[in-house]
Amino acid sequence: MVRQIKITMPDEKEVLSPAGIKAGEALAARQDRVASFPVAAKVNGAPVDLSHSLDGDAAVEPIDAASAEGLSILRHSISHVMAQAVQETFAGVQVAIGPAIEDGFYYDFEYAEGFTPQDLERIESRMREIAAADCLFERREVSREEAVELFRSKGERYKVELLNDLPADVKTVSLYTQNGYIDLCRGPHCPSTGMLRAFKLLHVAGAYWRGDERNRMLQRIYGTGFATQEALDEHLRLLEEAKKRDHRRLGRELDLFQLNDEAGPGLVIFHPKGTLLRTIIEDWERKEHLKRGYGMVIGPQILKADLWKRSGHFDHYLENMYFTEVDEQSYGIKPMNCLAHMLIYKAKIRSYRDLPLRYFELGTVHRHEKAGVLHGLMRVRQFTQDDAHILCTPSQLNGEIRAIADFVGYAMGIFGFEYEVELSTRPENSIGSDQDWELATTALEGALRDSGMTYETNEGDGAFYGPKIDFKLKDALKRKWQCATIQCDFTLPERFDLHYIGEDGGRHRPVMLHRVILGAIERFMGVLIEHYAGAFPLWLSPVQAVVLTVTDSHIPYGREVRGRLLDAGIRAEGDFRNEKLGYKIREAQLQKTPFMLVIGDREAASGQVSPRQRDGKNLGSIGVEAFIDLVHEQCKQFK
RNA sequence: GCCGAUGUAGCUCAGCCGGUAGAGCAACUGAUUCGUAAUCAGUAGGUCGGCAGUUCAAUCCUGCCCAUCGGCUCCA
Repeated sequence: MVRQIKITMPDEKEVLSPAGIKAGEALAARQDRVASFPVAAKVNGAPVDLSHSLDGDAAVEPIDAASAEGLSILRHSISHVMAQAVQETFAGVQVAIGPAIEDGFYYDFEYAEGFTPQDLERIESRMREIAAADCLFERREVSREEAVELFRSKGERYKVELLNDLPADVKTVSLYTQNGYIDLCRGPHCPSTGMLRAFKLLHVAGAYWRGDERNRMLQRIYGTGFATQEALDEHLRLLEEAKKRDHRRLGRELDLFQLNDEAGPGLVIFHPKGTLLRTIIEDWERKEHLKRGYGMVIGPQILKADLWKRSGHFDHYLENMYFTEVDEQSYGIKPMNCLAHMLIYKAKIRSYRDLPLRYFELGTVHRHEKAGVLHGLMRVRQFTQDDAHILCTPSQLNGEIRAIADFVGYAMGIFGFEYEVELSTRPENSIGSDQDWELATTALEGALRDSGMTYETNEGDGAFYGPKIDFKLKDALKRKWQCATIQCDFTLPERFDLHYIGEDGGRHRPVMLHRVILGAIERFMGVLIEHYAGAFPLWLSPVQAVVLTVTDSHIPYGREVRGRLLDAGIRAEGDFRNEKLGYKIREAQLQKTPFMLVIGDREAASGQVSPRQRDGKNLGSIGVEAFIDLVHEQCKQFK
């Protein structure tokens, strides 16, 4: 008589089954409750193959292919099939690792020749054959010695290295075999290759073995996969959509900025409209900082090299800095704004009553970023930070950090971004004592806790002078960007011997916070362009309204209207060309201008305008003053 | 910096096997004077990323360099 076990189904109902039943069979017994397309199962919360045998009482639930977990399993299975296809198609390829990632998967290979886009097609068609053959993914557990022997015999030294680096207490590992192809893998996998219906290889790239640039560079193939062809098509459509929002493309189409070979890589040239957009953001920032008790300051672009030696930049930031010589003196072009701010603090004796002191600078910095990392406005070599340094007593630290976090929240709300928070701790190459790092890290953590924020911790990811809180904003396409950051620093006040006279009449060391809200204005603009797809909200839009004449006879009135708008502080243009109205509207629409003001016989006679909104909505004929009020009203909260 | 790909008119892109280049849009000129996403006609526009090399001849083949794109590493 077979032993019976109790299985708890997803709907909480319990059923009795013979021991040894497979998870997939148990779920199939209750078809009505089973997801349409399970790729794996969870047994007591742990993901397992559908072929996993149940030996004791267990709670079982399906993992649907379309769920986040299911997709990840599906993609991982696809990556195995890709590895097989690659090794069958090309001789002399060794496999490294091939995980599922956020939007797909990759597999790293050692292949001296490298893969071409044509190779991807060959690989993909072989993958389709393997998928069509509907081969089982079979799990087998072996001792790690046995696994090492297996992969050594196949010449797979990356797999051998991975096995050798497993913790000592790991005695057995699992292998998955499909279609005769064996790979080291924790699993789970979907039951068979027939489930891999919708996938596509996207591109090849180099990637360092284990992400370390001292290691050999491998060939990485990226791909993606979905439960259905429709979902894959939708994903590919979104990729196309993202391309249309690319800030580099929109920057050109909307005439905002250029990056020019002749000027140099990573150097942005702002055109009038881009400059206007930037100025609007900067004006908003100045106002918000003044409201919050910051003092505006401006430091020099170059400072003597000796000062950079004192700050530690010379020893820890040299490869990112530019230097120049003036009158036989070496000067460093500033990569950060803190130095001048230190000197401002030192300009007189400070009392505890003066603190906190908050110095704000829209500071332009130069950093020698590696050539391969430059990217539009997002990664440049000269950029302007909305930078501030706050000098305060240790007891003020918590309140200051929380106030900055509030500021960040306010700013993100204004621009409509969600964000995540990360705490980064001491890196390897750093300055300062253990005690200071401990204090600084505790201060950041404490403030995060006190403001009730949820955050993740990145060990070893801090700046060389202190730990930091990073705010990663999420744009309309759910991509994450690092903008705001708060860094806590005990070291620079020490190195510059800053002090204040305390209540006790003695000298004390202040603490410093480095922080940015939008980060680099250039990057923030790039994110904004993509977030809004170039259709900026009215208050940000470089051109808020364009006056469109129907025929030449309306030009005099058109000029008058434009003049009145300019007088009222509205950023207005006129399109008085000899073109048909439809043509001008199309052009204004492509420029994403918020309001198009149509001027024809009716408007000229009545002294009105007919605004058409960017969304196509027509507001009818209204007086010019009424339109001015409308614009002012819509921008009011940002003034 | 590393791996791979790409670079033709302002933009998007053609250009076969080596015989010095073409389209659409934009620009300019003219006609047209028009009511909510493209009026018609004409004109002009190119060191084929740069420098070498091979060749009778190079946009095309080779090498080096520059820049860009996709990644890796790094980062605001």
